[in-house]
Amino acid sequence: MVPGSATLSAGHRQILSAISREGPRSRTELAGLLGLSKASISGLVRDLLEQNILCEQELIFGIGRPSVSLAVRADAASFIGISLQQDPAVLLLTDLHGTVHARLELPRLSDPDEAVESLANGIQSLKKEGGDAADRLSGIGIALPGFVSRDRLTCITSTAHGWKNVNIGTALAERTGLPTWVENDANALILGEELFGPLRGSPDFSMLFVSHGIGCAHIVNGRLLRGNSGGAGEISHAPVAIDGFGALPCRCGNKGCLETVSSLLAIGNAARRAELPTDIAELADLAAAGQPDALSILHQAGSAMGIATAQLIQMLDPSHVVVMLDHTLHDSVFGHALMNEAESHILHRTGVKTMIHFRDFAPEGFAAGAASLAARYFIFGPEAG
Amino acid sequence: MVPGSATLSAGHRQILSAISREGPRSRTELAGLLGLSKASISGLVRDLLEQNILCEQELIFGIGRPSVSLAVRADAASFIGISLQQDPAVLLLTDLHGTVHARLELPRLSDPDEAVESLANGIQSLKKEGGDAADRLSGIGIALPGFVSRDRLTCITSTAHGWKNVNIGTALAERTGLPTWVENDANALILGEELFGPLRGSPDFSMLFVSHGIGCAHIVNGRLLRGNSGGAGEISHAPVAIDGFGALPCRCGNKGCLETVSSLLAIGNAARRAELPTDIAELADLAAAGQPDALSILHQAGSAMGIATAQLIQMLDPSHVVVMLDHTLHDSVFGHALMNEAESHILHRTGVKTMIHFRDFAPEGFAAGAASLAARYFIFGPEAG
DNA sequence: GCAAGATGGTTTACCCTCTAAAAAAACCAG
DNA sequence: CTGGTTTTTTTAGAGGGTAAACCATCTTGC
Repeated sequence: MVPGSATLSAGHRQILSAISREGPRSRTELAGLLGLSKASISGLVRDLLEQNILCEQELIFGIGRPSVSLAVRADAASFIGISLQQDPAVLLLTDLHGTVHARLELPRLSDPDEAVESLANGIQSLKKEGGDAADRLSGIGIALPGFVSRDRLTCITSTAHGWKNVNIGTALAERTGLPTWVENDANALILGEELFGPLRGSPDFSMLFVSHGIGCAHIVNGRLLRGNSGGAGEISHAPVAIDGFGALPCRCGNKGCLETVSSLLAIGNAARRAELPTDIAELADLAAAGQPDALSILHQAGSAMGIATAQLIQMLDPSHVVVMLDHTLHDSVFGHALMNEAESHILHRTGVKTMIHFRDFAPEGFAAGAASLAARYFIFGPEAG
Repeated sequence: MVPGSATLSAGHRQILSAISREGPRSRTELAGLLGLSKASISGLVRDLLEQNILCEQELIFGIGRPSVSLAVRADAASFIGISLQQDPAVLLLTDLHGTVHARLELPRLSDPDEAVESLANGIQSLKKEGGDAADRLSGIGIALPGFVSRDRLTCITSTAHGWKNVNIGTALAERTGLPTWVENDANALILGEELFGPLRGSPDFSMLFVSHGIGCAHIVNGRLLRGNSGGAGEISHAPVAIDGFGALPCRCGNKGCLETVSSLLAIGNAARRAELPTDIAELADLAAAGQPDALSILHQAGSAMGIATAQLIQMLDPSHVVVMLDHTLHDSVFGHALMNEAESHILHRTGVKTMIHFRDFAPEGFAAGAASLAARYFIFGPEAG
């Protein structure tokens, strides 16, 4: 059997995904976990070992014969992840564990043809830089702000790029010869977290990020929540301007939307109106030093995020909400207001509590998530979520 | 093979659920639909015909040999559905198509033992009344307001009943000898809709109802959204008191929750404060006649529902939202305010629109949903979602 | 009316996957 | 070393699936 042409059966994929979720397991453990017989596991594992997808790791000594723990080989496949979430674009080369082996930044181009050309060249550089790690390059993922078609090839709309119905997936696949998946930035982020991040395997959690705009995505029943038309997760236009906030008009035509208060763009605009620096770190410093306008702007922004988070928690009951924020905002009035407002608007039940975590905002997260799209296909096959 | 002891394989259930979803189909259509060979379908269908679960319905004439459409036999099984959503409790006897064959009302008792006894006796009466339709009684479903354990047997908390950790499922199952499932009222309602209602098979929709309290549930990716701790769908405490509304204190400790404005209880309270009749029909009549306070109360209640609906639509992107309302409210200021407010807070995209439907509020819906819990088990087997 | 063509359903032979049970392997304890 | 224990492999067989040929039953065109 040719190593690259992995024709994996459903049984193989069950094992692969179980180990990739739960970490290294022995054959017998897998049998119990998957409800298959030891005989089946044995045969399936043999195939996966032959194909260099799994490896026998260490012996675990107990009472009888020691069990050998089986792990997914990191070098079984590698992937390219591209984030077009911000300018510059970030390209990563990752392995099957999600580890990054090479990194590249490129200017984010608006013209689709030029963008494809630039990305394809970037991928070539990554392959060189990655060396051995790029051996079994198996796919490309692209994360971008905007809506993506159901087949995950075409960007339907992206205001950031000015794109409408740009089939960048097929274009890049043809240019590079590698299967390519396109995904909304927030969706890519949470899918990466679900496959490789600390919350890997959690069936119900949400992620939010505060950037130029505000993004959000949900894992529900263990799967990405897309909604009827792929628009699930949109939280930017949640009505949050409650009593005491001035409701600003939004580009969507309404007033009091979340993104008119809490996005970095909105915060910058408010700072400019108050004749304060628009840089978020400087603003956070001023707030920490007690500057009243800075405090007010960030408090308002954080509170609005808190209300939206509370709405989210009430409606979806996730186990965790991860909020990706510029690190200067974590331990600031923004972060505290977010936490307080969220806490106070959640109906508490005994023994049940959604954890809200802050995490640093970094463009790498989107690129890693994009890479995980291709990894997901490698692991789960055509029926990947 | 004993007809009652249906030991159905995954293949059998695939066929059963496909027909139950999509309506009557021929063998060849099923083969295409399920991706199985005609040979497999033929064998599986034979078993189901022998067990009197399917029947050959009509010949459909085309160019070649006519196809025989296969339908699920309504009398293949029957189910009891119990709604404890309101007082009185409603009990229904339904068949496998969701058709009601007998109906009974009972006082809703607070004492768990008495409630089980009363329900068990009620089920006996239903069986007599149902006659032939009760022949293959296969299970019981119970819908109640409150939280239900993960195994769907125990009511964890229900303020309406004053219950805490009442294992009514096991109790009724032991008393009647029939498998029993317990479910939150809103969840039962939407599961019934998903299996038997007009939106049957839709993978992404939500239902809301306005009763004494406000309930909500979501179908997402074709499955019920339960959340991490079974609390998904809670919308009663969504923060909706935006500028211009007075934010009333809520029993949950916050202010401005949806249920402080839009529930029938809240509407009644507001009416009493305004020295108006608390009956919802009378209030709607007064509003229709132009009484200012009645107009204001219902407008505010409807607007708040509209905002909550908009939050829901933005976050989940459902294809439909069904709002169950007292019929006097549909074409009233309440209904219009709901629609307007929802419309105005949704970010519109071209070609994409969530349909909002009103439907009559009736306790039968909850009982039918409860019955569908047992039907779901019959059709989908132990892995029923 | 009757062959030709088209389509639906069934039968047959076979393959693949999974299972149960026995056997083999690998370790610990005395 | 021997017996006990647990993991893994081997082996024989059952179950569920398929492809392909076959049969059944209609419409259509002459």
